[in-house]
Amino acid sequence: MTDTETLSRLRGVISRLARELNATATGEGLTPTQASVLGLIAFRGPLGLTELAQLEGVNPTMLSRVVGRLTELALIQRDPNPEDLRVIQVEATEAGREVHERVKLLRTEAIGACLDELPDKSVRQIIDALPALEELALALRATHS
Amino acid sequence: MTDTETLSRLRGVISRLARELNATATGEGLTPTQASVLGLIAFRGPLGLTELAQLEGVNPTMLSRVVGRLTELALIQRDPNPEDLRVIQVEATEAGREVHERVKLLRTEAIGACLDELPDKSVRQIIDALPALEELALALRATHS
DNA sequence: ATTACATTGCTTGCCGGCAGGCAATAAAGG
DNA sequence: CCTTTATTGCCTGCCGGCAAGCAATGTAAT
Repeated sequence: MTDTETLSRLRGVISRLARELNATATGEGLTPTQASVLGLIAFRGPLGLTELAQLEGVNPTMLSRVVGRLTELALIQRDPNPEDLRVIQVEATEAGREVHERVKLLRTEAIGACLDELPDKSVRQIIDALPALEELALALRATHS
Repeated sequence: MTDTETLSRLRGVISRLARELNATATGEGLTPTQASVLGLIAFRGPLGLTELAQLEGVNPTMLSRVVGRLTELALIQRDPNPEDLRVIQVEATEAGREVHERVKLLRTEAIGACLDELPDKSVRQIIDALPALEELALALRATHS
């Protein structure tokens, strides 16, 4: 068991990082979740909305709206799944992939610049912890849902 | 320079973690930032609002409101600084420290339980990276402000 | 087979809460 | 004066969530 003080610091730093990162513009007029969902779709290929909501950890209602908006912008396309016409397969369009690349560059620029100013050891520690942090996100998602 | 793909994963996991963590209740009817600001005040002792806003990375306007709310609840107290009557020194009250302890327990419970289910190595990596993540948050705050 | 009912996946309207931000004000300092 | 510090009013945007609805699917009874 990890002690409460450490856990509290972990919570705090995650909140602050998220605040800082959300404050940076996405370009293309996308909101943070829109950019993030577009990224997931571009990266993981065709997906049903339910799976998508699970992966990204967003409310299904919200996801439906985000997907609607991204479709309006022609960044993704919704195709019915022939095997079950209730489910909607979403997939990034060519324009969507291009926008995603640009957004990714923009959104990683600031954080990349800051990382470069940290000592090498710190950078390495963060990179090393990345998979573990992803496991943690999955575990959190799994429990409280 | 770290590659874009890795930076993107870092961004993503931070967003998802923040979403999950923000979704867990604070108890006491506090919003996430209220709880977080109370924590900072309880931990760092008497502070002026400007320093506080810098440390926490919150908008000064927002901070003023949060402090107002916490004062209404008698969790902190505002004292004028005798050396400069413009600045307000905020400090946690006894009740504030108690509430903070309870909130801290509540808010670390979920994350602690999840950490316990991860392999020891992952937990260690996350703990080790904690100071580095805090440096990163500071660096981000410093640049884009 | 046809009808009836229940379930699942997605959408939409509506509302509420949290947070950022601009502008105006007041008070204190230099 | 001009700047700094805090507060307040007002507006905006993002996100969550309930509830209702629709279409497709599954299941069971007659």
